[in-house]
Amino acid sequence: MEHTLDALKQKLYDRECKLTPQRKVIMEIFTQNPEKHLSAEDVYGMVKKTHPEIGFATIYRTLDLFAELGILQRIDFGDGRGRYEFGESDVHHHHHLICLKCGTVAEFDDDLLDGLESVIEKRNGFEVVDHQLKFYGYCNKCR
Amino acid sequence: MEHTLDALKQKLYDRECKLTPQRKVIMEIFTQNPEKHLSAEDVYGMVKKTHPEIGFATIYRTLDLFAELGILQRIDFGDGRGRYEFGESDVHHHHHLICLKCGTVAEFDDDLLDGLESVIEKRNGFEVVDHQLKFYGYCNKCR
DNA sequence: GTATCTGCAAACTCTTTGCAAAAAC
DNA sequence: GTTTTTGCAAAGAGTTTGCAGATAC
Repeated sequence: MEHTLDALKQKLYDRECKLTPQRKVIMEIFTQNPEKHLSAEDVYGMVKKTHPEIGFATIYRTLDLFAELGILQRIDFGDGRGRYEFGESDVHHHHHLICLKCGTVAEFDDDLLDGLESVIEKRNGFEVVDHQLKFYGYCNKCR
Repeated sequence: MEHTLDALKQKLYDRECKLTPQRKVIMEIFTQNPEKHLSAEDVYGMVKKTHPEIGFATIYRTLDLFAELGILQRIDFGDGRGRYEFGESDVHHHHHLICLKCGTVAEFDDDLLDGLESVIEKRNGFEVVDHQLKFYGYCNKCR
């Protein structure tokens, strides 16, 4: 499951959706910033440099669509705005280290929770589809 | 660290804050619903039964204050509204099982992550203060 | 008595929606 | 050509803020 324009095109085609320049540009933003967790406003600001006529509504609709297509994943850091990154939820899990002072978000890889999911299914009768793990604290610079 | 009116009174006193009827009522709401994850609107609805004159602003300000006092903990389930529960973040951790269909939130206890925190401190130079773990999926009734 | 707190309404932020014009296929 | 998509502006949800009057201590 690669994050390329071709993959996007295919997924759009499967859904009878169209590949518009706006969608292309937004896709490029994410391929060029694979490590970041971009809010709608972040994307808007970046897109506007090359496509000043683009509207906020398009950003929101596109992020929403990409999330449904499984290309992006919506994350919520509790700061009141949604953020998006490439969605590889079923491939490997990375979690987030959120600095309470400067707000930067680092990543942390771990497979530890995969075992936990089956425990939960048995113990609680809850079928786990996804999980999110966030650590709050102070990063290298701020501690 | 008990969740009693006396504890509240003491914490308010330490901060030179006053114990008003509104704050008392909101505290009672949480002691009477220790298992729930209440939004501002939830609290507003419950408070209004006995104190119809209370305003939304007071709810928000009180929840905010209680969170600062360490009495409540704000949680974000990604549904666009903040939720609150008693904060026992440094005592024991419970995590949340969020049903994608009916929206109910169940709890799940585990200490597994405590070991992980020290790994993160060493590996990433990140000082962990708190963590939140959420599992998304389908509950008993909805699966 | 004085500083804090409340209730109200207005403002603010993030996000969604309705609609006519524009563009992809 | 037809259906989807866009841009705009207006509406919507949740939350915050300013202020004058009320209240805890």
